[in-house]
Amino acid sequence: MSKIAKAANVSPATIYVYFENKEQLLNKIYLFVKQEMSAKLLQGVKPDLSVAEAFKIIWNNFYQYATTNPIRFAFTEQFANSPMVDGICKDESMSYFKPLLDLFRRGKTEKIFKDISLEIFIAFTFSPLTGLIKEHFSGEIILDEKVLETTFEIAWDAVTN
Amino acid sequence: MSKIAKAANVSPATIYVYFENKEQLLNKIYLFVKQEMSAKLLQGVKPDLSVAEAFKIIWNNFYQYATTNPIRFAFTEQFANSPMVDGICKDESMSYFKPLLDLFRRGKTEKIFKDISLEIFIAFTFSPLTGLIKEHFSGEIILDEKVLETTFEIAWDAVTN
DNA sequence: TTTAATTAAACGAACATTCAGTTATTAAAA
DNA sequence: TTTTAATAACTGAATGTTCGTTTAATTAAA
Repeated sequence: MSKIAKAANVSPATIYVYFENKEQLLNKIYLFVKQEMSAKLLQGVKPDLSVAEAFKIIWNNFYQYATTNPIRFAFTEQFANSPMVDGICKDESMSYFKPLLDLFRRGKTEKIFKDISLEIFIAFTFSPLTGLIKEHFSGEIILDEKVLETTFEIAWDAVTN
Repeated sequence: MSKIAKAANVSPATIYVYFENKEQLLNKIYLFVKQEMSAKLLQGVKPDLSVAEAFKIIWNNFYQYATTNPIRFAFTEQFANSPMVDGICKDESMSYFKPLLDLFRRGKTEKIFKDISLEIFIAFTFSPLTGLIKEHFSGEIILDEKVLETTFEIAWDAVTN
């Protein structure tokens, strides 16, 4: 808290005017980053795009956000895996990604996507990418254009008919 | 530390006879769980099995381990996403899964698996399952036999020719 | 003057770690 | 077998620090 206060150029006490405690503060930060991320994901996605086009843009935007904001990305990953996230916070962060859910639904009615749940859809599209990005950050692999393209194709094939 | 000591029915000081500090202790625990997990993964895998048979067993063993050892599973996930894991520890934990790497190589030479890296292979087989298990634990979804079977089929199709 | 915003300083609790001392184990000597 | 000496294993208690949080007072704004 004292470190955060110092970085924000305020007294530790000031933080407690705006946040109940550390846990609430971190949950708010988590929500902020998630909201920011969800906004970036939709950048360049226009309603007249096909499902395939829109999805590819979102998928690449995700990669872009993670690599240009490594600290925020690392924070969400670590915090989401911690016992500090409360259920309400998780629900709200999910709501930010409603446009993605809409696209997924549209893709299903257009018989493009398989008849699977949103969770399985994400498990084969964003989870693999997330894992590879983490390994990229820790230096275990190099995530270049070519690998990224291969990964996208496999993900696309995995969730489409 | 005092809590760990109490749970182990020893004095906090005793821990420091066997471990340099908390960080080293946690890294050792991480390695222990990873080793235990890798052993369970191979249960029932005999050399004369086909690649498909062996892989399915390993994949299901992973699910089995995670669901029967939720705390250990959660620990590895949280610790791997923390800044506490040192690189050497990560390398060593990887070495435990050499048999899986061998199977993957065999599958590639038999032209069963796609010509992709181990990392991408894992990204489309174990990463999706890991994500779904986490959501299952947090009550967001129900991971029943049917969902598991669907997930396996998509994973298999994603990494095979 | 009243209200709102900010803060320095201090609080107790929790924490990882250490140290001086005790107990248990082993092995050799009587 | 018993006694003794030496070593190893263990520990209660304390240490210094860090941490999240609060209070009482100060400053700024309206």
